[in-house]
Amino acid sequence: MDKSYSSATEADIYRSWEKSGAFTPKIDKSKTPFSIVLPLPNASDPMHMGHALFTIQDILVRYHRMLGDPTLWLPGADHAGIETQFVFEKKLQKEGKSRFDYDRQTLYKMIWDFVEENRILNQFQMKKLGFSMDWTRYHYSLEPKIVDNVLLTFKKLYDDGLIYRDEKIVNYCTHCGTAFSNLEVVHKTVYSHLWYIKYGLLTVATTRPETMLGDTAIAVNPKDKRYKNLIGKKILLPLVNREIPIIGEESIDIKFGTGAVKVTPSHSPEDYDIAKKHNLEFIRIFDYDGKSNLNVPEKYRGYFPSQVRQMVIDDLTAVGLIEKIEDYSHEVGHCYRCGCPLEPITAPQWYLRIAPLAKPAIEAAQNGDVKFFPSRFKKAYLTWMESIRDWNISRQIVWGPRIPAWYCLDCHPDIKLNFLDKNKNIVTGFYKDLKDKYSFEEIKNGLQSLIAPVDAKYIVDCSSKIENCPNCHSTSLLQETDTFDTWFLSGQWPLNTLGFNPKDPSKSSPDFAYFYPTSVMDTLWDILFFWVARMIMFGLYLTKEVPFKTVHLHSRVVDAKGQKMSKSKGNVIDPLVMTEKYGTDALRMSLVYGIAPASDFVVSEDKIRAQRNFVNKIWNASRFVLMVVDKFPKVGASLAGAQITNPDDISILTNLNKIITSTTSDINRYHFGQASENLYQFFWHDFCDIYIEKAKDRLDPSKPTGEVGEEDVVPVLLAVLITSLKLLHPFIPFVTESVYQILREKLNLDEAQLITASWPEVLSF
RNA sequence: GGCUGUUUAGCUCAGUUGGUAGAGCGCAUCGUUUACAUCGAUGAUGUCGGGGGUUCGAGCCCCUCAACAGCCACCA
Repeated sequence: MDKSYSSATEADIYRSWEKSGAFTPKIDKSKTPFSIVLPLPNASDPMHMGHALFTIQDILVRYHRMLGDPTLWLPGADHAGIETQFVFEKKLQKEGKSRFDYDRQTLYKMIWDFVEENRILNQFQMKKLGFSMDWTRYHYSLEPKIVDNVLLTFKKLYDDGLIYRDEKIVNYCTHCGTAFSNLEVVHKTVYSHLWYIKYGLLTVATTRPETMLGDTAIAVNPKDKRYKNLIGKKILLPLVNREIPIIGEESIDIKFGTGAVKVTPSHSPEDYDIAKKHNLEFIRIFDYDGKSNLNVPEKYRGYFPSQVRQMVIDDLTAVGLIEKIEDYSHEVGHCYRCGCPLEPITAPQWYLRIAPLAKPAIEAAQNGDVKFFPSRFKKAYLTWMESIRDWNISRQIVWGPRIPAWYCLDCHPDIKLNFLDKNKNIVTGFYKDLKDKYSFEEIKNGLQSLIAPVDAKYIVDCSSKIENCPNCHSTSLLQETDTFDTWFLSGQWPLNTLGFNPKDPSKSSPDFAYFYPTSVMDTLWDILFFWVARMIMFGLYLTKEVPFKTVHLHSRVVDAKGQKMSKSKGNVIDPLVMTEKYGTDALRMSLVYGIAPASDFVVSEDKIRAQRNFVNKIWNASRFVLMVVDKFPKVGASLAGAQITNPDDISILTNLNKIITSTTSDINRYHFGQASENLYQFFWHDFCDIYIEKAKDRLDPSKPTGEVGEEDVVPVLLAVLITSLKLLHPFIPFVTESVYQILREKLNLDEAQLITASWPEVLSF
């Protein structure tokens, strides 16, 4: 053995595990399985420290495998719709291109190829980190079977009356060109102003003067004595000269501003509700590209909101209608992806009626069918779930499965189309205006997007085999160009990767019957609502069972300043670089050692180095033990026959039993930080510093007072070492397996590999 | 606005049935013809955020204040 541990053998060890079939469980109905579905990494995302924290799952998996449970850890990758398209568009931008230069099929193919390279790399990287995943069961979110199932789920939801289209106010990013769900909105404090604008009979206060071009009413509280007698009257909207009514609305805060609110139904969520209630007119001014292309006086047409704002303020000032301007800060929704302010806008979108799915998901948490660790996340989950609103599942991007709904162009000539003609020029317009000029094929082949009126009829068809409109028999059918929110797909991940059969659940695969519900879902809390909650809802909806019995939320890696690591901040520590430098075991140990559950923690090179030293300590203690074994070849290796009377032996074996008990219970309770810290202390301090140092004297005949105690010492050394290796294996699999193989060869040990060896039980001596 | 965390040695942080304060890194002194300098021995530094309470006893339970962080949220 070399003087210090080298991680160069890691790849060989991993290969031998994989080859031995240790990662692939055998279904044994007499045993209770243990299963974890990996929180699928984004296929476009290179490995970062967050992924390295899958170590937690590997610890659980390796522990259960050693307990003898049929253990499955199912790996996969997610196409990650918006995330990936955003990354790809940035790449396009660098090349001087944009998404508008391609029809959707071409764009899709380009993104596919872009992702594929990294997706393969991710698998290699996860192997580098020692993760004992069952690669024979690997899945990718865009593989046909997974997508088929997702479409069938959509169909079932539709048949159950839970899917609808509606043209509500949505969170729309004009930069990314898509709507988002509420969860994807990032609220930021914006320091702005409150403009007081004279509207004839009264003055309104607003943070968004530019939207006045789309005002269709003024609302006051009917209890407001100042304005009570104005309700029902009309005023002339400045700059636009449109007559709009003054209405009474109880939700208006009398104390805020002037107590009078301009109502812009198409560009403000609150105003939208008011307008629905009072049957007001909806006038959109901003189009999906963010510009004021619609329904505004000619001079304001074609500008972004900030530009329109300045023009409006200037013009109002010129005619003396700005009464005053106050400083004001408020929360404004921003795009979580690109950071731009979102434009509230009315747009037709696909919604999932969520209340019927949320109800059982709430009950499952309340009655303990699904448990949360740490338990405080149960409250967060319930709070969110209890105030959940319908989920906008449609995204106006190409990267992802399209919603399987088909429109008939001949029934709906007012469908708006964007496509590239055969000369690659962008054409935009209503079908009725284009159909004489372009063939259906040309439109279909060059299609970028379509927008169907909210009341358009559609046919839901998962097989994509539909050819004729059932109404008019036209063959000019186009599929919805909206794609699914990624989480709609990944929300069904545990089901679909395990072989759930949505057409006939009783015909689901043996894997599904055996491993579902899975044992633990381990992830970071930042996707508790995005993903964990959705999986619970889908799982219960489709199978009446929770997808996992326990949700374990792990810690978050931050940099030395406590900030989340991100490429843009330039503060990332690349786990694979650390692996190269200090070995995988050192990295893994540093990610769990002494860390409290679900806390933020700093990973630094110092810490990794410290754990590298620990790994080396194990290596060298093993060298010492082997040296002793060589020196006393006649001494039996088994503890079974030895008489334990020496206080040093009794002491170390007592401590060993304690550490067996505590490690087992700590892993069972997800106290990985505690478990690893105790093991570290036991091995380094109790075993190396105390026991081995004393053993040296006991084995040295030249010491005048020393007794030669090899009959006891050798078996104890071996028992403690081998047991420690087993206990440490889930945390630091490579060095432990490496040492074990050397010991096995020398001592003819029964168990072929540590990865499948039995978990230690308390010794009697 | 609602909710949740955090505050312990110079730094980063452990510390769940309440019982004489811990680790890693760093620091100081010494040691080592060896399993390991990726080492060993010894040592220093803490009114466990402030205040109050419960208790024989509180870092740990309760109340309160403060600072910091995060999550959720359609109020102009």
